[in-house]
Amino acid sequence: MRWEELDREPCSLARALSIVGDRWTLLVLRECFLRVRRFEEFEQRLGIARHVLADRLKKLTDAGVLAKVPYQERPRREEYRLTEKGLDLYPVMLTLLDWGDKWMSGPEGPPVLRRHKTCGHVVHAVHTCSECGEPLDARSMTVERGPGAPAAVKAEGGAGS
Amino acid sequence: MRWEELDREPCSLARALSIVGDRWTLLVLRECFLRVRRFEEFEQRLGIARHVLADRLKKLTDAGVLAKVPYQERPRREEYRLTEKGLDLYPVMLTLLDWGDKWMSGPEGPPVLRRHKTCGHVVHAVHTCSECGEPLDARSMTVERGPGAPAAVKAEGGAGS
DNA sequence: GCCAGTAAGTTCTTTTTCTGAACTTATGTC
DNA sequence: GACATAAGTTCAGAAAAAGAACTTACTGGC
Repeated sequence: MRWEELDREPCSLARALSIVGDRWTLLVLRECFLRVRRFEEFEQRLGIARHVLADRLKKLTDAGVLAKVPYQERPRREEYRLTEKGLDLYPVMLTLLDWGDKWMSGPEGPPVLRRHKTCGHVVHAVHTCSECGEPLDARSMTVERGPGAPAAVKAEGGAGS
Repeated sequence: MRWEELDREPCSLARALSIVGDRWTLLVLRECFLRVRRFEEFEQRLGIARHVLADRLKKLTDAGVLAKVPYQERPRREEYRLTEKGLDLYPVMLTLLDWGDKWMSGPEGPPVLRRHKTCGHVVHAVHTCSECGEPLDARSMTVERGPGAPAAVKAEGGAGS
């Protein structure tokens, strides 16, 4: 399978990975969530090759995750801001962060803590069911064909002989 | 920055990405969560080069995300199973899946649905605060130095002049 | 008007990684 | 003894990333 074909796979994970499943992209997005918006600032903070940064910003912009917003004219300069689609990646970041905190920290503990403004506590995310509110785990879930499944696969389970 | 340095960054996201932030790794893990365990089955389902598959399985095993378990002797054959650390990546998969469902599906809807055995509904994950139970979003969170922060950064905010 | 500076890239060369195909090892079956 | 199977390893060529230099379009000082 080629990388460019990934967004056409009948799998939301593959499609999500076609955008964020790359070495640098999630680190660029981490900076976005830390309010970094300008080309040079991304470059300095990440130590990424300018070439690769330009490519990733373009891909994220084309994908609708970031938007280019002019912050001055003459000379025209543009910065990159998270769109609604991009902001919606926050749970992905948070979930990866929590996993890293739990499994990749040394004995001292995690390097960064996240505090919930609303309640004032240092927190992590709990992944609960949108319908019943119980915590979700791998064993309590089953998968089934969805409305966007390709016809061939659809026939297999539905109108089979 | 080099890929191999990523796991030493004082950032849980970078550390998590040092394991799962790669083209193929999350697709391999997707198959693991679908109960795929053998080399050939990964290869056939993913269309991945054997060389790359061997490398990813080794890296995941070295990282403690998968474990090699013999399923027969003479000839000895081993399969790959998710460890506790690996199973704990389920929320990461789920969160990426939900994002893909929401933003990468066509007008028909997502290709696959997930049903919660416990309540019987088609569900998605809601990311709630471990302390107060409210849903979490980017704007309601702040970050601060944690106990595992490197000394230099630690001094900056703590014992500053 | 000319030179230095700045932000946001683009171009180029070298190194690394990936793809695709063939080969290896240890064994079991016809 | 020839062929099959599972789990890899090895190799050549293609694609992508790293690192450094170059480009564009302007501003501000002299």
